[in-house]
Amino acid sequence: MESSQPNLTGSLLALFKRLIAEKALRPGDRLPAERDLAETLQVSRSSLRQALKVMESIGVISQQVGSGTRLNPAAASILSEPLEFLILLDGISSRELMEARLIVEPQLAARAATRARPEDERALERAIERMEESDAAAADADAFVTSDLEFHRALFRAAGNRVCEMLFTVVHQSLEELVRFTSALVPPEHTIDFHRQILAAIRDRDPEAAEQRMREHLEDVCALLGREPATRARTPADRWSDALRRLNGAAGSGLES
Amino acid sequence: MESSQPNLTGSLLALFKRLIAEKALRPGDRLPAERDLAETLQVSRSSLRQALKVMESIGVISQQVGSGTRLNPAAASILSEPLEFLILLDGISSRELMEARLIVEPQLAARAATRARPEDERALERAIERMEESDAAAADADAFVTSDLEFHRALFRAAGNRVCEMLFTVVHQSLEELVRFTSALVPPEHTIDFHRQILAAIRDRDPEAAEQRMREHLEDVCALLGREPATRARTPADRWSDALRRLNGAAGSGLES
DNA sequence: AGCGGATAAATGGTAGTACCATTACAAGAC
DNA sequence: GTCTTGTAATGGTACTACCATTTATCCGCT
Repeated sequence: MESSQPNLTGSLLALFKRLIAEKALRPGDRLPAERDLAETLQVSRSSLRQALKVMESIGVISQQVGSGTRLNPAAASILSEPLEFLILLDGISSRELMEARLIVEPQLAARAATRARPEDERALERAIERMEESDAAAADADAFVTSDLEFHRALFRAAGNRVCEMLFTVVHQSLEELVRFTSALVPPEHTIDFHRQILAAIRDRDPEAAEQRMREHLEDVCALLGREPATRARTPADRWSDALRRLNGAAGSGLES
Repeated sequence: MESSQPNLTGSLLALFKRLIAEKALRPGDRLPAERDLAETLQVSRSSLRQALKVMESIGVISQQVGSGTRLNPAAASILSEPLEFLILLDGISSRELMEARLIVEPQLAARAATRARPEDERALERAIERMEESDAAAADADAFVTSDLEFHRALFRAAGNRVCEMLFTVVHQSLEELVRFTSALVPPEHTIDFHRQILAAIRDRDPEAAEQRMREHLEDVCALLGREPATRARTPADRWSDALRRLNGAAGSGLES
């Protein structure tokens, strides 16, 4: 769809994709310096940089001054920037994101119960233990949330489908702020208990139970969400001229924050 | 995570995201000319263009020489470019993508059976009719595949969760080539029959039946896939120096195709 | 008045240069 | 050996110039 465009930047992106697909570029590889690469490809450095910036912004490559440019290993974070734009443009609420989890994660739990390997069960166990620790420490609510999400992600891995794993890891990232908020409203033991039940069902190789426990777990959170106001509620605000004037006046807050 | 970066491009992206979130920028809006905008924001046109190119490449904006730059309405295609990179980097097979559908779409079918509005049912009906037409026409295998996917997307909408709708519309895009391939192996009536059964279950408000029919439908396709060789099997190929030498020699095929 | 074509302006696209800040690396001092 | 320091490499930003396309304007003709 974008391979036959007259856009030089688009062509460069297509080229890089081809190099990646053909394994001529592999994760960890260092790309030639921008100046060299531009000369090799017979394009200006400006155009090349535009293409590189695209890949950097979505996380395909990492650029570091003085060091160079490297191809990153695949990571779900590649999708997070675009998904953020999409969520903003569409005005999607946290509730709807939570609903998506409610649709998919019970299925993934069932699948995990069918095919979890011993290492997956260990990872789930570790996530629960870490959650208990950070609960005991009490002070570290941050670590609690982190290990909460870690449990769910470990379950994604256990389900054995990288596509769902990636897609919903991104959803989790977009929800992290929210989870941090709601987890303050639920007794930690409650959450830990749910996780334990889910893990038990997986160990018992009982897909139906795992699915059901996960559904209850998420519905629990969803219920909380129903009572809370939507998160995204900023100033409706103005349009270009106003926005830009404001940013110009307080240029610092616009670009330096 | 990327809001406090010293990268000017990153800061600009964050700025645009804020403007979108605050509705200072809305779909359809025309942005100021690059030169003006650069001056207003007190950044060079090069840096601004890098940020704009990022947004254009993922489909947030559209740029047209002579005309200007406009903000696009939200579209699932925003995720397709990044997802392609991710699939390439991770070496994800069509089979795994199909599995993801198998995990999610039955659930969405069940959900659709619960909450489909009359207009949703009409859309599903239309998709089926279009499929029957293009089957009768026989010649147009392309239209058949298109309306096949259209049915599934209409079902996403009927399920009423835009997050799943977007995510899996993208998965469909990545699979379109494959679907085109497999649909040649299955009797068209078979596919149409499955779709009809699914729609019937939705009309009956029978989530379990809808879920089950959809699962059978996708397992049907998955089974085919198991016997076929993986799609992505190009030349393992070389590394940078080689790849670039080749591209340099045949610069045309590298950048102009 | 209305239509058509030529002209000018606006706009994104590309190329090129210059300079800066940071990092990496190697040569030299201790 | 270790530390310091200087140099080169690298990405980051800014600025200019020019091109191709599109849009808008104006002029002349009918």
